[in-house]
Amino acid sequence: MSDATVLLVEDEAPMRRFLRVALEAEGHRLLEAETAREGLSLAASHQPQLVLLDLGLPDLDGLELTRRLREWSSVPIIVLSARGQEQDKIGALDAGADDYLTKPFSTGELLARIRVALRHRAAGEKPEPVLRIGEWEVDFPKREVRVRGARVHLTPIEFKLLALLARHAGKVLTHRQLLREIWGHSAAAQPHYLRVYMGQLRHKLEADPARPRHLVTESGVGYRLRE
Amino acid sequence: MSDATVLLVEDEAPMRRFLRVALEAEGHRLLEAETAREGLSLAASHQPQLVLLDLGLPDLDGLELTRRLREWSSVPIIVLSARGQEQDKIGALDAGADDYLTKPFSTGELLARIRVALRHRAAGEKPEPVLRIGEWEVDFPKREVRVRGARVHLTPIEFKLLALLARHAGKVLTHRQLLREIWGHSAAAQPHYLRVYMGQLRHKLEADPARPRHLVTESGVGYRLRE
DNA sequence: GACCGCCTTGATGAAATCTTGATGAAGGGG
DNA sequence: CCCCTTCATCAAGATTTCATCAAGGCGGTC
Repeated sequence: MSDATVLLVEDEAPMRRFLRVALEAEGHRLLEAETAREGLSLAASHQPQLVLLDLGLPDLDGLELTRRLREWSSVPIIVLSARGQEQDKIGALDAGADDYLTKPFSTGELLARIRVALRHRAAGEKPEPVLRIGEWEVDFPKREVRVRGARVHLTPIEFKLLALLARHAGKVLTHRQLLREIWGHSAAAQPHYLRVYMGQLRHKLEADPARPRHLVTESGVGYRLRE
Repeated sequence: MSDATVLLVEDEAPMRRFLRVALEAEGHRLLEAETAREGLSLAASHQPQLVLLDLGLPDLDGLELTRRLREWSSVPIIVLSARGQEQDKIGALDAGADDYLTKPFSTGELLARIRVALRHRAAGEKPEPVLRIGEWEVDFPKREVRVRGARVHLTPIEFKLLALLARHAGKVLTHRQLLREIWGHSAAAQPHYLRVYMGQLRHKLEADPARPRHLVTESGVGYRLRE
């Protein structure tokens, strides 16, 4: 599912335990640090995909940790804090944090905001409303697909699948990612769905469905839209 | 300072006026839409750098607008809503929103969160981290390898092995380390696996597989990627 | 109530990938 | 110089993953 390494910088043991349970249930690996210095060194050595940072640390200020991290890393940072004043939030966000949650927060919201942060990591694609690949034309706002000028009808799932691949054109999307985006968290272990729909997409779009030029299989990994 | 075009989707005129003042004071240009459909079409035609979205719209659900937008755009979306329930937040964030503020919110916090969102966008435009070694190009985000410009197909294990060596380019990785990372703790005593896959990698990547220039054996220790 | 499009699910054969064993070369130490 | 360890290569099964076809179910519409 997520498969991310999360660095948790938090000095209070009960809070650490609580977060560990929640994060591991979501499928993340956890690194734990009790001090800012330890956190910095763990971030450097393990290159986590996300940092969860409590502001009230014994050695260094949390803001200072944020700034130091930002000097060499763009890893997403989510700040957890008991202080909810406007100035605290603005200070943390401007220091380089990506999000700020005030304790007490709900676990569900934290996990959702973590998903947002991890999503950013994968982003970086060009936002073209109309995408042209070979002889295909995908008009996303209108939800239309044309092949050599001829309109092709796609079902909702087919379009969603094509849109996902197109938005990350060139990149491999894993089965897990595709399944989660289209069918939701639950059905992340059903690659069979994908095979059926990829087959249908190829049949409708590819000139020779048996030897696809753009909707490419990456065996054991996922699928890719090749430009 | 910021100079961003912000699309504001909000049906209530007083709120629109309030936000317009705040945003223009910060230096942003503003596009305004009163309905979701209008918002969608403005987003497609003007390609704003940020979307501020009120959830309570007359025609389409705000969540639906988010999903539609996400099909073809990665523009940051900040949701403003009077509803502060956990499920509302999670739903919006998972639909593709990047942030969620509950009314009433402070102007300062909103502007700080906008700065965060715009920062993300800027960070997303940096070129892909492509590793170049001799005549090889390894694009990890795309999961693609080229030798003298020609695409080379790697199997999952081959790619993982190359990625490991590349992440520690120049350093020797022991058999034990490599085996543990790829096959897990159990099979840490099977250097034979490595020989087979190193052979395949050399065959696919090296000009003269028998005399490897980059995938070097460190006899008795492990392997190393030489730059 | 029958039709229709769409989604789900199962079965089957094909393809890609991984594992494993056999064989011989290279290199160092006694 | 011989022996032993480590390494490289090849190739045949074993296993996993993939493609395709088709039947059945579900929900909407006429």
